[in-house]
Amino acid sequence: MENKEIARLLSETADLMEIAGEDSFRIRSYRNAAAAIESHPERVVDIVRATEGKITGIPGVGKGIAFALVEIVQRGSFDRRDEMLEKYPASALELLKIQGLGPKGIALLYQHYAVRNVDDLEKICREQKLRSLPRMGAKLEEKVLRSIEAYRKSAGRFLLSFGRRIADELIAEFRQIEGIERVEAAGSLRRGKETIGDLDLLVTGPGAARSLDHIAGHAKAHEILGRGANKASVRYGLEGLQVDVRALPAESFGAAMQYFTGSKEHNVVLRTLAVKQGLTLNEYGLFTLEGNERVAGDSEEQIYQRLGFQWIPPEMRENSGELDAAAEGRLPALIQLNDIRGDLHMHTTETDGKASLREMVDAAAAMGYEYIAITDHSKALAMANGLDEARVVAFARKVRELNREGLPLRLFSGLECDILRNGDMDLSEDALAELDLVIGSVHSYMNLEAAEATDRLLRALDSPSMRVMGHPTGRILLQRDGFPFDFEAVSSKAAERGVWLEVNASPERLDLSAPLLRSAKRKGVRFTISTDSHQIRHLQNMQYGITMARRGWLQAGDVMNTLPLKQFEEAIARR
DNA sequence: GCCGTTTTCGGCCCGACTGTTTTCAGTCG
Repeated sequence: MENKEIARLLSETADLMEIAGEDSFRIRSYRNAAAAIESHPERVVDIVRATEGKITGIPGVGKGIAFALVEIVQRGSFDRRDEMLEKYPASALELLKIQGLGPKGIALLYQHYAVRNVDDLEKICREQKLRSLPRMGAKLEEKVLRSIEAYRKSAGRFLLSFGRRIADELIAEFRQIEGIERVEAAGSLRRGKETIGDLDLLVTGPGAARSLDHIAGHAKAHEILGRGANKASVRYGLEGLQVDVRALPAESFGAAMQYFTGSKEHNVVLRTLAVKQGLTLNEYGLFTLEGNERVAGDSEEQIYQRLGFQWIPPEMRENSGELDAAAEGRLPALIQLNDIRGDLHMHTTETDGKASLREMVDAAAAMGYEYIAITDHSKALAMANGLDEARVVAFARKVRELNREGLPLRLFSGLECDILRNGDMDLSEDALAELDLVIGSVHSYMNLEAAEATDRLLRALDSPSMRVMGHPTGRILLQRDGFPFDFEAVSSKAAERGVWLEVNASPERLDLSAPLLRSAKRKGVRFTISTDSHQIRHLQNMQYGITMARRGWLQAGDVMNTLPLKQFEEAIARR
């Protein structure tokens, strides 16, 4: 059993204990231990089997949890978990994902109406029975029904970063197999969609069929959905991501990549255009309609070229104008990861980050960046210990000193300043003026009516200090949509005021989306791509921001943190 | 349940908001 699975047993038990109304500090201990185990480099199973007692060396693991771990290793569960599962069904865990309901509400619903899962909950709400319970009313019923809808919509989808991780893991394994020449991910992962439904892996080479055996017999393949001569399909890992592996002859690799990368809409149009030219396109190649002669298929480039197009980057293949552009030879040269010279949004232990300022600086320097901005939270985010005016002024002074003393890169003093409900900045303009770079972000009152939210953002754009609007729509992928506002109006004013819109590269946000990026770009908006890192490894998320920018057709020239240091300094000094 | 120690017991993050209530519990971030 891997650490991740053990962590999951512990944290699910914590969830059930919460529903059971147990001591919150005890519950937190289980959660802490789960988090520590998940990120622990050594396998817990090995530690337990080797020398007992050493397991308490993991921070957060004391006597009690060590005992549970021994039980887990021996029999796959532990006493307290079994006890909890006698009280509440495992299906109650999904109810915690419904917004507006917490552990107390779930316990109440279980006692009164035997609500065990989301279907039961929906029924109770539709029958207007929820409102009969203490402290629950009609508004909550509506909220819960909306939330159930959102939950169902996102069910079965996964974050791009998750898909990438699984793909990398499997591709590395396949490369070890004798006789496999090429293995690549296609589908929505290759297009860089912010969430994916399944994972398509294409394999060629004389031993390609062995990849099918490998995936079908994989320890993490919990269910075989299909297994033929050329394709195997499994449910993979605890999360149940569907993985399709296709073994192909080398000569159709290009055609298969094209076909399975999609999007469906892009391919439909492409095939229609092929037919008009007397050709037919399928996953094996491009053929003449008369005589069925194969004219392309080894590579995607061949296929697009033969049909009269430039090769189209996968991120653009959404049938949203890319085919016309490619036919006319005017595809933009999309931004690439190595165009980025700095990261402009990150947090430290000063607020809710996990690494110190110096650790962030060193990690960013190791990535080859020329500059970064540290942008901790402002005081409205009290739970994050946000900075007040005095701390901001002190921070700006400290950064000036550090730069004078010498750093491996240029450090900018920044702030992710909350935009308050009325559109005011959380801190005084005097304090903000001390900083090099102020990001304005919304973290509260996300449920305003569109008109009020629009006014709020328009007003924020009047701030003389705000230079970047952070994660503009506030969306959290698979959890909540962005808050509603008039994006046209806000992006127009951002362009006019010289405020840059952030492409937040955090895999849970990826905010802005491609359509909004394209719309804003047309208005003349400039952008930044930043990771919003809360720990060092988050700095690696820049790639996802780049992917989103590419999906939004952005070029290096649209993105301010591609500028060399000197020009970037001039840009932030200018208004 | 863990941790640290002022070493065996007390502290562990908590403020704001919502919908419900009629003074506040539950949820969220």
